[in-house]
Amino acid sequence: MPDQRTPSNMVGTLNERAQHLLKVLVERHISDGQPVGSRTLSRDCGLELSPATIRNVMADLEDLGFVRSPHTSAGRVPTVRGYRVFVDSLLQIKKLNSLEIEQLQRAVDATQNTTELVQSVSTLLSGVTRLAGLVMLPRHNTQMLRHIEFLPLSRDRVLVILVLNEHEVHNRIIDVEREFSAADLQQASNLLNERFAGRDLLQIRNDLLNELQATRESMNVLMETALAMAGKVFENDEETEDYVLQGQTNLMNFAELADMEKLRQLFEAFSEKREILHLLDRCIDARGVQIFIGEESGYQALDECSIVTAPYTVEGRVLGVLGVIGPTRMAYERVIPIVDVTARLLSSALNSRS
Amino acid sequence: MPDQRTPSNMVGTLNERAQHLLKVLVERHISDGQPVGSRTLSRDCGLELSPATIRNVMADLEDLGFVRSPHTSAGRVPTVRGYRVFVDSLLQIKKLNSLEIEQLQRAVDATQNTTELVQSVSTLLSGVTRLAGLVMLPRHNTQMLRHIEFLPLSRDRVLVILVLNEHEVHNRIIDVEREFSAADLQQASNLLNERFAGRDLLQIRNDLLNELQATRESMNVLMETALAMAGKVFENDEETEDYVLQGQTNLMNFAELADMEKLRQLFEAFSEKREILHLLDRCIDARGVQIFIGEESGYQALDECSIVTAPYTVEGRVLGVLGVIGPTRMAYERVIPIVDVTARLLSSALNSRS
DNA sequence: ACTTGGCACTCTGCCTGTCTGAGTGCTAAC
DNA sequence: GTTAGCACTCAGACAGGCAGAGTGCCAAGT
Repeated sequence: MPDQRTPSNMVGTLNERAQHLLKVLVERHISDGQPVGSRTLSRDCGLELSPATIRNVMADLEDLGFVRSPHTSAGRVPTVRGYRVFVDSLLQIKKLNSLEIEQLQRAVDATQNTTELVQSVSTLLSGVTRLAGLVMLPRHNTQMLRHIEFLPLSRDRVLVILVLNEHEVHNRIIDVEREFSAADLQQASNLLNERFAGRDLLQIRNDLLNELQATRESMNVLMETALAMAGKVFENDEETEDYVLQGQTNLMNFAELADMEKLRQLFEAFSEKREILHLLDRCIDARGVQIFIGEESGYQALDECSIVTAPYTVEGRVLGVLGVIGPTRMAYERVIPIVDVTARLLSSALNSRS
Repeated sequence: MPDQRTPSNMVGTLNERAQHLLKVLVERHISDGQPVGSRTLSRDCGLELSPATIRNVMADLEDLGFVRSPHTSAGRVPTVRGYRVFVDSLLQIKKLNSLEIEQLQRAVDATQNTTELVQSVSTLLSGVTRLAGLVMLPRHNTQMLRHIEFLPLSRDRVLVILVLNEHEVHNRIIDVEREFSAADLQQASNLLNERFAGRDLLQIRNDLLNELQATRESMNVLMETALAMAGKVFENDEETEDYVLQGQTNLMNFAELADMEKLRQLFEAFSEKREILHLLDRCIDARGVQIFIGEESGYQALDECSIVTAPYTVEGRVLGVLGVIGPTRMAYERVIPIVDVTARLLSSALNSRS
């Protein structure tokens, strides 16, 4: 379980020097993908230590499960646990320079409606990180109803239009038992607007149940049909979650995903969506950046991958999650702030237009 | 250029026996992917011919460009031209048995709104053929306007709702110079419904230009603003074409696409969409099944692939194209009827609900 | 004139052995 | 606790050998 900044990862058992060496090893491995040997490390670690000494330390690190050798004589690579320690305790996050932020900002400003925005933020993430970018569509459950409107379609079908958050428009078609005149429908929508405009969908759904019972006694026919219709609108409103994924092809450049079977499983998971959505759901309650490394995600298809996510919000309410997927060996110190900033940008973009 | 059933592919230069051998060779290569040698062919061709004789014929076929050897001693594989002849003149299309058709039918019947339908037809194609399925979204230019409605959103913005073909609902937001009351908007939509409901969007767009001039003289203010608004609705209505692709991962099982770089280019073309859409556009005027083999498509990313497409229609008007993408070595005799039938099914599904 | 068997040739795939470079573990000395 | 030295191991690259599959061509058969 990714539990940030807790010492549960046993980093405490490592002395200063071992931590430093682990850090350099991970950085080195991230940057060139090769197993790191004692000589290289001795050269690059900045301390005056011979390869032999390094070897002793490495042996300890291996015993503790932070690194491992792919084979007898091949240097060490970090294990998932090694990455975990690195990410939680060792890594120094790079600040983005203002130029990069500006670039992100510009791309966000350029788009208008929400789906377009989500699309381009996803493309943005994938472009900047050279990994796969991922943005969950905003859950409209927590969005505010601005306006509701009914239009007659045919004898037994009515088109319902929901305007959410000023920009977002949703359509639904409901089946009704008897014919309604345009005037009937007009009245119904007036009633509902009066009562529900300005609240979020979740509230509305809850309130509806209460109101339906309350009015049953007052015997107001108009009111009752209006509420019944509203009931239909919101009843089968199971959050159909979805996400936009961009830049899958970036993942095809990584040696660790060169195995076609592995890659197929991964791509299948992407189009299957279910597993990925579950994973994203688990990130939605985290206050900030959340990271799953390798098998930590619990999904076989993501074994060789890491996911870095951050939730985005409107008026303090979490609407969704965005992030990137890449090989475990990714440049966390760059990716983490990018995901973080992007989530903030998307949040403020959504805020400013709601 | 794919020009079906013309003898331009020089099949005429081949005698009966050579044609038969080419046919068997292509079939054999399609089914197991290996280069076909003279001995195998002599065994499988059904004629009583020694391998030596076969070799002579194969040499001729190679001279004419229908087959080639990957290297000195490796049997022959069909060239693009060989496939072309095979597809145009040699192949016997398998009839689908009623069970398969029923299966397709059921899947189509199960879905409701258009996007869902397109989605599931694409999944269907990919599932049945084990290739990538492709369905272009219906062009709404040729769809019928059933109803138009305006709703005030804010002082200077109006939400426009277009109901097309009974089931399809589109939203658009337009900016207006001055505020309109709900009543104003109601009147405007009434006017426009009277005039335009029942026509297709392309007609409407044309008519609008004329009407705008005609009413300028009659000085009917209401009329003029209504038409002006309608103008705004339809002006920036550039057909944004799109398609739904399913089952890309199927393509990863084919040996001829095992080269990661090649595969990346292909997948990039899929998410880029532009090239694929151009290609589909070229298929839209064909009356029936259209096939591009290998480089015939003209796009480098599709070099190793073939595309089989068929247009689908509503009331005789072509709304879009669907098809499959797979390696050049695909089971044409099965794929062609599947694509053909699926297009018909989609057409009739769209017809029955419009 | 077409068909066939035979033969030499070629190429791939596979296995083997060898060698080198990189890296480790261990031990003994500092 | 640190270091140098040494024996050991392993992957990767390279060359040689061998079997299998297939071709092209030629000469003989029908």
